[in-house]
Formats: sequence, structure tokens, C-alpha cells
Amino acid sequence: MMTPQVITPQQMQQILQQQVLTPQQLQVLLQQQQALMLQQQLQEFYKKQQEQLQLQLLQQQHAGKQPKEQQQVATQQLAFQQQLLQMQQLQQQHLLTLQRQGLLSIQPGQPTLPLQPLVQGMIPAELQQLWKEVTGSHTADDVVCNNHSTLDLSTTCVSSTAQPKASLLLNSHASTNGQASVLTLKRESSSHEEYAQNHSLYGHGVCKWPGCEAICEDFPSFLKHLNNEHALDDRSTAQCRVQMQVVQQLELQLSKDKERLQAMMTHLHVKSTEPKASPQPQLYTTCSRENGWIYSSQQLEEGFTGILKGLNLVSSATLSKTVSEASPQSLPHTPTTPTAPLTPITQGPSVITTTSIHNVGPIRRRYSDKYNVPISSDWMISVDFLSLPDIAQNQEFYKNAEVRPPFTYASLIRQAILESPEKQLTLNEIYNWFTRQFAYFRRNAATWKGAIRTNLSLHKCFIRVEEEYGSFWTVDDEAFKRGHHIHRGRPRKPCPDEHFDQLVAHSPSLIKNIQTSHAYCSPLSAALQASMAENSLPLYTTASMGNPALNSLANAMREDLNGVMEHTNSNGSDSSPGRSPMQGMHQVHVKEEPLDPDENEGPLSLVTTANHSPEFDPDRDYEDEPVNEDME
DNA sequence: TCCAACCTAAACACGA
DNA sequence: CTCGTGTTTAGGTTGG
Repeated sequence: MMTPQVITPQQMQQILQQQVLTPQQLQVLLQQQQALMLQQQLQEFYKKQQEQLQLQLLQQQHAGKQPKEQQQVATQQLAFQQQLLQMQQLQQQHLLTLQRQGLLSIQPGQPTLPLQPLVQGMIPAELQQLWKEVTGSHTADDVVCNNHSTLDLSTTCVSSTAQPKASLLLNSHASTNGQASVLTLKRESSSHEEYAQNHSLYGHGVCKWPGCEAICEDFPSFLKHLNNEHALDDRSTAQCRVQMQVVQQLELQLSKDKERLQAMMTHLHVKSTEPKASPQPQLYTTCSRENGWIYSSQQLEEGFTGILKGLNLVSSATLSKTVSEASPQSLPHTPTTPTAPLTPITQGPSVITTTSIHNVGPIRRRYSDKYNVPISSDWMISVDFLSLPDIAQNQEFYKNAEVRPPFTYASLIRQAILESPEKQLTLNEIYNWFTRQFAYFRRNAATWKGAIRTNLSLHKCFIRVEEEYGSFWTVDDEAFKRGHHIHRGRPRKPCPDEHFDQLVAHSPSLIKNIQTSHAYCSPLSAALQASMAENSLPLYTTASMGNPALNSLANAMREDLNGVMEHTNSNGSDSSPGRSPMQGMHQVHVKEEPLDPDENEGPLSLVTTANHSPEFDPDRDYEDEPVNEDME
């Protein structure tokens, strides 16, 4: 499962340029991004606040204050802890909300959400023991956190010698409500070293106490500075109070943004279920290739807003608000690849605004196979961006909007076939499905119909089955999932040594002819049957047609035979009109496309058969046709 | 740059 | 002859 990441403006541009997302995906992406940004803000401030608290508490404890002062410290600490608790609860509530909305996928043990409360849920006795350990004879290696961007001990700070403590901390996961546990004073003071290396109040030789920025050469001098300048006094206390107010403001902001997010989502979902008007035609300018590319000058002008408007996703006002207010402060750069190091949030803000997307360049609308998102429910599950309600919305959208669906013809044909009750469709029914499901396919019929026919022929996953009253098409879903084209890339012109390749190139139709002729109840050649029997392979019979399971079985059979099969259909019973010129051969090698290595193992099987009625194409030059060496 | 995947167009064959 | 169906090839774009 993919973990949502804040994407960079460049990535957003890329997504938009490629048109890889459906409108619903874009909606969800927007929501997700906003949610993630809020989460990161909260995380950052939570972390800072927590570290400051820890530092102060340590100072105070080491300073050896008078009892009266200790009481004061305790009071302040309690206030801080309550604040922390509130933040944690807020954070957890936020995360729960995100999870519930499907915007976040949290896997246990995955260090993607370094927001776990540090010591929450520990009982005082545990903490005292931990404190003893930490303040006792420990080494710096004990609890040094290796992760420099987070204090998430539960996931990143488990060193070999600190296992007991680490497990102790991990146990705190059980209590996530934060209600039952009462933080003790010692909770925050787990270790000096824990934050010595990556202290939030110290970085790049500068004290980061709010408003300080004093230069400290090293960490000891920083600590000295901290003890001298930021000891527990009125000023520090006041600064802490200010910081608390900052946190409170953030909470307020978070709460407001959460409400706003909820309202946005509610609004968008409600809107998306409303009848969609067709996109305004003037938003689209079809350029050089009418069916392939759609450029929109207005899209270029309006950038992001224009694109989504063009997609009829949201109203201009809503979108502008969404984009410009998604993150008033910043949209941090964060790598989307899990392997990439986490970029500090303190980098310069990169705000995605409508202005920053103006320079996206030409926007070309075209599918991208990588993001080829199926439109049916059974396919959609694996797509992270989408939730189930989006599926129907997608279909509704394309039914009414004359927008080219971002799906390949093969995907659509497969979809059409699988949606049919019998899992089989005639060509005309496939046409009708296209026009029914997609407004885009209600014009330029010659083009897309031709494309459909080409795809049916070219993709080995589509199996043509002939019946008495015509033929229909089925889909071998396993073959579809394995790969598409029979001809991978442009077929090569045969060279003298490429007889075999040429046979390969002809194999698809031959394979299909074998199946279709058999389905047509013409007697399968005895030789082929014998060969199948020898290989203990099931026959691919008419009964299997239209049955996906049997189709898969049959496909497996074909692949087990692996390539060299005989063209059994030279007696004219094959009513397939577009016959391969190979049918004129007495015996031919039929080899499947060189498949994946795992599919290409084993000896090649050669099936021979009698050729009853060779039909020779006089217009065809067979000079270069391969000669089967097994031919008599 | 190469190549796979995909799209489009067109030529061609065949049968109704 | 036309049309629908099906196959094959050529050439283009895109993205890894």
C-alpha cells in the first residue's frame, strides 16, 4: 500500500501534464495533500514543543532548585504536559479522521508517521526505572536516535543496547487515547543524549530558543548557554507561555482546517454525484491529432484551475480556494519516494498556487499506461488514490463528458467484455459499449472502431470465438494481466536468419485460429489432440469459451506448449476471414512470442498435422517463408 | 538512444 | 459492389 506523501509542485505539474489521474483522483489527491500538510505542520510543532519541554525539564532537574521553585516547576510541567496531551489527542484524532477517510494508510511498524507519543502510556514505575537506567551508567550509544528528523523513538531509536527501553517505548503504542495515562515529571527526561545530537533547540551552531539565535560552537557550550540564558525565570516562562499559545493557535488552526477539509470533501462528494454537465467545449482545443491530443489554450492560461475546470471537476471558485488556501504557510518539499531521505521541512516553502503552475508548459492530454486506471470496481481496489465511490463517478463522468478516457483500448475492451453477463461480446456490442459508456466515442467512429479491431487482433488476451451465427470475443484475463501485445514493438523485417522470428510474428493468428476452429466444432486435428494428451493438457474446447477460468486454463496450456504448435486449420474450416498466409503451409512451426523467461522454459513442442486443403495465396511471396524442417 | 507500449491509419482479405 | 469484420503493417508518440 502506498503511503501518501506530500508531493512537490513539480510532481503535481507532472501529474497534471500527463493527465494520469481521473478527476476523482485529483480530488482525492488534493484532499490528501492538504491533510498531509496539516499533519506535517502539526508534527513539526509538536516535535519542537516537546523537545523544548524536555530540555527545560532537564535543566530544571539538574539545576537543583529549591522546593518552592520545584513546586512551581511542577505546576508548569503539568501545564505543558496537559498541552502535550491535548496535542497528542488532537493529532491522533486527526490521524484517525484521515484513516477513516481513506486518505492515509498506516501500516504498523512502518516509520511513516513519526507522531507516536514518546512516552505516553507508561506507568510511573516504568518511567522511574527508565530514568534510573538513563541517568545511570549509560553510554551515548544507548539511546542515540539515528533519525535526525524525528524523535519517534518507537520506530527509529532502537539500538542494540537499548532494546529494553525501546520495547518499553513501543509498548506505549497500546495506549493511544491519552486519557488514562498521567504523565509524570520524569517522562520527558529520558536522556541527555537523546536530543544532544539532534536537539531542536540547537542546530548549525545556533541556539534555536525562540528569539535567541545565540551562536554556540558546540553542544556543551550550547548547554551552558541554555542553562545561563534560558534558565527557569520569568522571561523563559513567558516565552514558554508564548510558545504554548502558538501551539494553541495551531490547534485552533488545525481544527479549522479540519473542518474546512471536511466541508470540502463533503462538498466535492455531493457535487460529484450531481448530474455532470458536459465540459464546456470552448475549454478544449483539439489540435494536431484530433483523437490523440487535446491542447487547451485556456488550460495553459489558467494552469491548474483551468485543467480541473476543463475536466469539469470543480467550480473555479472552489478550486481557487482549494489551491490557494490549502496551505497558507507552506507546502513543504517532501520526496515522494520512500527511499529518498526526508527533506527537512525547514526548507524554503514551495507553495502550490495557481500562479506557480502557470508555467507548466503545454498540457497534453493522454493516457499514461503506468497510471492506467481501470474503471471497474474490481480493478480499482489496488489504486491508492481512489475510493470506491469514485468508480461510479468516473463512469458517470465519462458518459457525459466528451473527454478521452485515460484508458487504453485494450483495457476498455476487456472491461466491456467482462461487464457483459456472458463475458463475451460481439464486435458490434463492443462498439455499443464504447458509445454507451463514453461520450468521447460517439464521434470519429471510424477511428476508434478501427482501433478496437486492431486491438482485438493484436492483443493475445482477446480470443475470438466463432459460432454459427457469428463470432464473439472473450478475454483471457490472465493473459491480459501478463502483458498485452503480441507484437512487442514494431515487427521486425525478416532477415535471412529470422525465419523463426517470422513464424513468431505469425503465431498469434495461428494460435487463435486453432482455438476458433476448434470452437467452431471442426475436428481438432488428431495430431494436436494426441499432442495435448501426451502433455496431459486439457483441451481448449468450445465449452471453455466465455469461461474465464477455463480460458485461463487454456491459456496456460498454450503457454505450456510454449510456442511450437501446428496450424491445425488448413482444411478451410476456419472461417476466420483474415487468414494468415501461413495457412498455406503444409506444416508450420507456431511459436508464441518469446515470453517471459519463466514462461519460456521447457522444450518446444512440435505438433504436426495433416494438411487437407492448403490454400495458397497467389499474391503472397513465400520466398522468405520459413520452411519447416520437419516437413516431409 | 533504444525499446516497449500504445495509437492511428491504411491496405487487404473474406463473407454476407 | 458495399459493408462489416478481421488481420497485418507502417509509422508516429510517449516514457522508462
